Amino acid sequence: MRGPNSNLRRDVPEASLRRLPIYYRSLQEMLLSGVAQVSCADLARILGLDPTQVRKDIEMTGIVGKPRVGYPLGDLVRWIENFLGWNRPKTAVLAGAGSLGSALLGYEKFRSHGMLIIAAFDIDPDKIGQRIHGREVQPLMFLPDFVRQAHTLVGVIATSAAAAQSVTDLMVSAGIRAIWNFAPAHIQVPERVILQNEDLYHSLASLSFKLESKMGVTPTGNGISYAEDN
Amino acid sequence: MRGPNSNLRRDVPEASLRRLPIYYRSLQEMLLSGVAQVSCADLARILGLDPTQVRKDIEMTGIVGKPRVGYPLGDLVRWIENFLGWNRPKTAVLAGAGSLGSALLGYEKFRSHGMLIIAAFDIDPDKIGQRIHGREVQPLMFLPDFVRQAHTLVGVIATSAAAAQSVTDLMVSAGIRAIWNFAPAHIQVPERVILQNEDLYHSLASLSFKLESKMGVTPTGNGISYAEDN
DNA sequence: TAGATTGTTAATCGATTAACAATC
DNA sequence: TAGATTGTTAATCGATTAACAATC
Repeated sequence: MRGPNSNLRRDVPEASLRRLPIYYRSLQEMLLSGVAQVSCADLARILGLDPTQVRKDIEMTGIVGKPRVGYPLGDLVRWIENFLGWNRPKTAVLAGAGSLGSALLGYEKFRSHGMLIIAAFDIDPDKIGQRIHGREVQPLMFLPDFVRQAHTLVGVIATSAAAAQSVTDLMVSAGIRAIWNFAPAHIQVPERVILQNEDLYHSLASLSFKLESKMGVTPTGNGISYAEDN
Repeated sequence: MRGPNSNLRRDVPEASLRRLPIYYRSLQEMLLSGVAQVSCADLARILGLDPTQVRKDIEMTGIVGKPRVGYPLGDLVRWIENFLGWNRPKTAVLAGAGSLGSALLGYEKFRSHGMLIIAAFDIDPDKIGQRIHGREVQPLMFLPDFVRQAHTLVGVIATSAAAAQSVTDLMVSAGIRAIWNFAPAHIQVPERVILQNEDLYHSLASLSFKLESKMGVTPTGNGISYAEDN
């Protein structure tokens, strides 16, 4: 599992990072069906993607394959896991125990992908003290001490948009080095902190625009062609 | 609100579509504080983005500004809304009334962004009949008829990964033209159908990789070396 | 050996960034 | 007028796609 890729960790395209989980999932399914070897061409065919792109992405992990054969399936799965860090558990704290936060606390699979949400925080007195999927919601003001004691590096934000920036600041000052932001807000973080936005309105914009383009709605907005309402 | 952009709707970079909501939100906040005019430079400064990029994105909407002045704030907000189609309501159906599905049903703001989830479906007998945020969960088998009757074009998938593809197929055969997929699965849709994936594991991969790169963890996985970055 | 697939290098494509003229 | 900002064109950058040699 050692490889010459320790310094290849730079220059990994965002797009490749986002595609690797797709391969990973598909490969895991194959594992169950007892396949031993897999080629990029196989994967591309199954997923309906470009074979060259699949190969480029997989090369990022540093695994070396055999021409004519491909990669041993189990090895490939482990190389991807290892490359993404999914085999090295990281603790995380959650701020915001609303419906989305609760849903996130219930995602058991995060654990097998190296992400352990070990505590939840909120400011709402009604929520504090509640147990959600085995974790008791604590007052937000306890977050910094908790983070420092647990050496937690990841903060998950599922608060309202209004609270997102101040919660971010609180996390960052407590030593959090990566923010996974689910609040619909553009938050600012220092250079040293990684920010991953999960903003539904970004995709809603994309979806909405593409649908209208495809359905032939003009953006003039004066006349709408479909019944429902306008 | 009319413009020469009716045929400019092609060739809009995905990245621009994802940034416009950021501007939109910031502009709406400005509206509340009574600002009348805004320039791209202003927006860029507030959001910490590149001014040229902001201008390029805003030009996509087709609005024309005044040199030295910028754009009338209210107009700009409306041009963005109109460009994204957020001022033209679209009905949607949801499949999967688990914790995530329920959270989505509770997002009131979708409505003001043109997205109306008017019905929810599930196969779980325990969920069917439940009311979630004012909508009664119906048996999944009722979905096709509902979609046809309501002329619904958007399907939201919040099922398990295992069910995602078959639910997609059901939706597509009923006439759905855009799928907003929250299930962690790579689903296939016909050419004519728009697919917007909201896969948490895509961002988890990116977050995880970047955090480890920054903290100096080698991907060999044998020893973890972070003492507080390198 | 023959041939499919890897690994790598080159070409293309598209988005971002920079430069600059037009304009209020 | 002077100067900031728009609108537009050009240059740069990076990712995707194509081509091809190496290899099992």
